[in-house]
Amino acid sequence: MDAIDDLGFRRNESARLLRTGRTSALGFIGDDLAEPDTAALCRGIEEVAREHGMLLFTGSNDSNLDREQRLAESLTARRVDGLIIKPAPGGQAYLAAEIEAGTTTVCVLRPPAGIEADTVLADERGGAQVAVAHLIAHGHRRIGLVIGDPGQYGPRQLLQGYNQAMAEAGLMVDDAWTTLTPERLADSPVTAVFCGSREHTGRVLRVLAATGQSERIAVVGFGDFGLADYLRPGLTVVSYNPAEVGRMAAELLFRRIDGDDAPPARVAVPVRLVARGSGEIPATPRVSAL
Amino acid sequence: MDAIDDLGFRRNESARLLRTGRTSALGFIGDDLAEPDTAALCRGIEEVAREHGMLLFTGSNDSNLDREQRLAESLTARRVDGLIIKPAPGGQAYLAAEIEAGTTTVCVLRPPAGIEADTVLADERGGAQVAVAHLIAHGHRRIGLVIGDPGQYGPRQLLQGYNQAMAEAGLMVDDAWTTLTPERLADSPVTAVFCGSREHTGRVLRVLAATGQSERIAVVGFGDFGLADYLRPGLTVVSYNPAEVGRMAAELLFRRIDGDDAPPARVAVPVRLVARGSGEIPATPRVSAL
DNA sequence: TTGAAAGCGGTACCAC
DNA sequence: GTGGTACCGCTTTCAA
Repeated sequence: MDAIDDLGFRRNESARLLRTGRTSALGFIGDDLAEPDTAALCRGIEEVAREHGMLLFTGSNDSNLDREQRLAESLTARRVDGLIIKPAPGGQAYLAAEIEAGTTTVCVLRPPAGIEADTVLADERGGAQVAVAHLIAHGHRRIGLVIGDPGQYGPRQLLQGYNQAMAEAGLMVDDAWTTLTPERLADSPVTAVFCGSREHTGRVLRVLAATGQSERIAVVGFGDFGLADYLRPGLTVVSYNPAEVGRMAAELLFRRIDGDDAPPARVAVPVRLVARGSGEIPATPRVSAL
Repeated sequence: MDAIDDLGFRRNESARLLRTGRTSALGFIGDDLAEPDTAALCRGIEEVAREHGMLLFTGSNDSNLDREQRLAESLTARRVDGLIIKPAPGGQAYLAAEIEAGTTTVCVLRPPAGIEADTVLADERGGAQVAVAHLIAHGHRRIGLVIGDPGQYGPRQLLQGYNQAMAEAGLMVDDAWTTLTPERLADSPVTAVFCGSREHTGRVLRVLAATGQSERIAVVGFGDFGLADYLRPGLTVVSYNPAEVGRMAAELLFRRIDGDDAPPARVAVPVRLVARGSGEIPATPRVSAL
């Protein structure tokens, strides 16, 4: 020990790990680490990783499959003990080779395409269903849906949840309602809107404000905002806990590393509705008592 | 080549790097990766790291010095080529040994205590000064300051900027104004408030809304919000670009790695004011024309 | 060009 | 316990 700090010796962990055959490191690839949900998810992973004495590599794929693949290959080339990926659209066929080569992999928030892998998702379908049922309960019959490209996984789930809620209430659906955009909102007969992402919510809110309809058209958004309770009216949202997704994914990953070889699992983190006003605007405006 | 994919050979990058003496990896330690600014900062670092073909380890210290030290030691033990740290309060004496041992280190957003190191900061003092001057230009004389513990670096900078702006305008400052809290706002004679962090801004906005003073008391916040333009009134902020801080820190780091041995630098990323309404409320309410 | 051997900084196993 | 040796998977040097 005296010699150690006489010489200022520091064990080279990289060399040690090479010999022991592990790396004590995990890799996380999200689409954009600067995004709040991705960041929180990363934090969840980090927590579990720390509990297991592991460090975490992080990277962003910018929803670009090429970049994702390059990142994943860099990480597997370093022999990370596990990989958590939010798959970019387009298919993760390349991952088959990595998994085959021995890298335990868990996907988050979007199921991988073209391969089988453990996946932890947010219950988007359930969220949309709850949101739309909530609007129906407040008297709405013509409900708009502002989501992205319905060819993508997320929007498809949201649409399914929407359809389910409408069907359960015995309501007809007009195609124009489910392909609504913020720009066409003003000309639409809908009395309520469900927005499938923070970005869409923001755009819808701005349009409503600009046209003075904030108090007339009910809005529920998917994904929470920092000051959502301070808006007038307060923004009603359905949201999930991204850190929870990260924790679950990491825990699942460690179970696999420890030898669990059950067939690939797909679990969904529940979504909850937070009513703050915008989603409780009734369908038939009452005459104000004032 | 045929043999390579016959056998499914994949070069072990960790072994390669051990031999070549580098790790082609950077480490970033923030206080909480789930925080939007920290996440964006991380993204900036990641971008520059990728340009240099490096991977990025990330970790959160939760503003806890012990945790920071453990993380930093894990990273240096792996011989990361560089370290970027947002120092936790309390003093980075431990870092001296790491730097001595050869880990190039750059600090961000808060200067390290007890050691010399390159540091990239946001111009908080300049931001506070601009914000307060802006409020003064709109006729305010009694301006409140809601910041955190003035013993910390950030709040101290903000207070200095505040004092500078007030002094330049020849205004007196009441101690009660500079130690304002959201709770005491209602009983305070101030006609405008500058908030030193997103958290403080949120608390002040909620108090103003609850007491119906949102249209009466001018507010400028430090740090932007997603829907700040949608609030009523729109939230005026001063904000910096955290990704820019990350990029600058990483570029500085690489310059050091490449052998630049100028004395430790301290650079500040500029802050800009975004006027959206809340900061332009005049000191003497005009009688509405309507 | 091709092949053999030493070494990066450690760990693991062996006999003493 | 202590010392010696092989080895993790690769790069680098040097000889053939």
